[in-house]
Amino acid sequence: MPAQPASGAAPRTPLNRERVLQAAVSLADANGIESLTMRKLGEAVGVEAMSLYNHVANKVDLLDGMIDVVFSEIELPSDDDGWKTAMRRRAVAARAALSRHRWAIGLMESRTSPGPATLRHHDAVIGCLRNAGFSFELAAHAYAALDSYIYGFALQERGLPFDSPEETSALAQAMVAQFPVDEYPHLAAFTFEHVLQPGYDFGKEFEFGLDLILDGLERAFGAG
Amino acid sequence: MPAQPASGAAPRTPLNRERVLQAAVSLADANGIESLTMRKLGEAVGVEAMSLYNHVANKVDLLDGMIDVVFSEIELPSDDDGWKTAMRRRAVAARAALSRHRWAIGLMESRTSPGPATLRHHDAVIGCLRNAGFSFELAAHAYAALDSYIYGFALQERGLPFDSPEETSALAQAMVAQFPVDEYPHLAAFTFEHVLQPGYDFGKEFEFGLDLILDGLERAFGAG
DNA sequence: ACCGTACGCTTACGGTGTAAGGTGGGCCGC
DNA sequence: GCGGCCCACCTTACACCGTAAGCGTACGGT
Repeated sequence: MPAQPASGAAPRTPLNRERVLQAAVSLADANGIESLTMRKLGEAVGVEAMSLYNHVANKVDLLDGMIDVVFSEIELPSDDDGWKTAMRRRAVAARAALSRHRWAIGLMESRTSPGPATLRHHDAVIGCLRNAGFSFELAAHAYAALDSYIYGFALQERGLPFDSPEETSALAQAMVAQFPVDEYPHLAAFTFEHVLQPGYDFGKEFEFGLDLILDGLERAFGAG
Repeated sequence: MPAQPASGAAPRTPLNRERVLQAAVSLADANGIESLTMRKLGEAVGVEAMSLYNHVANKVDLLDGMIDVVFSEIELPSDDDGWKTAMRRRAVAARAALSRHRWAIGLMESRTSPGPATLRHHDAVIGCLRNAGFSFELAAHAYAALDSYIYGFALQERGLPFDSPEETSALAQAMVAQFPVDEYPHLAAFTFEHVLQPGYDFGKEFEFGLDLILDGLERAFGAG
């Protein structure tokens, strides 16, 4: 007695990889990656867990696909503006995507076997730098430096307990109250006199480091 | 019939948290974090899985403890040399530790509730910058930028399929042969003419970006 | 009309973290 | 000397995980 009782004729759109991936991304966004299981994902798309294997090879394939979805959301750099503003915009867009999908950065380990959107992204970035006149070597330096920074920042940002600066501040206060202040004097002073000060927002730090790297690259480009 | 048959009198050292953590680190180093299970860890220290719960609260507590072990291996920055060389040495040491324990960077998500070695580390870094004359704000900028870069680089490095540049190169060749070269021309050119060239080693990129950031910080410090 | 294939289902297995409760030896106060 | 407690260890059990294997049915092509 599967499907329909002869008369009804349901929508009959038979599910595909893309819908599975989108559902997985939504589920991970909402409940965290650790609670994304094949059974719950199946339930979300109205199917038993095992049926998902008609559209993904296994769970790591699913995760690979999800990462590719994230990359597909990052706007590609254009050659029209200079390399510097193109790289800056790409970095900001990448951080935004990784911040929308906090689970993504933790999945970068399975980054072996990149998807098409991921490859297209890398291709566009390298193309932008090369067209601007970067040597292969300097392009490699630049790409490694920028991506390391972006990924690392996303990693630290994800480590923050809560989303808004206010929540984080409240929780930082509770945390700092737990440990012996006199054992970590600099850390305590830093927390009280800077982090817990109104207006502090870790997210704001992103642009400082980004511009540090971009300016350094500009100098290296000019010198080379 | 537990323990000893009356006469023997075994060593009778009853296991403690530290031995559990050390064994967990060794196991993760050897076989990867995903194969570190409570049962295998128990077996490694000669105990049933459930007995481990006398020394760790649960698995995330175990993972927190393992991260603290990693931090404890990173030499603290000293105030004797200038801040720049101190920060440089710390960065190199941190990368080395994260590279020795490739599983660690993927655990930074559970970085809530830092252990004592982690706190001591943060305290020493902030202290070094403050003693050198950094304002709280610039110290925050500097710390965020450096740590983002270090963590992100470790993340990318861990993504590499194998350890030695030669192995990676061989595998990159196999990977690049799989995808349509004409769809990703810049990526293909970059791979063939730079990455697959003899002597290329992604690990070397670390120092370039690191010095970019340190030089930028020095300039910002001088200007402020 | 037929058949192959794609897509869904059910069942089952080994492995996971850990809650609950039992057992025995070492150490304390009497 | 000895009763009792505590604590490290054990066994058992449970819910949940990814997924192998196999089965039925609906649909598109010939």
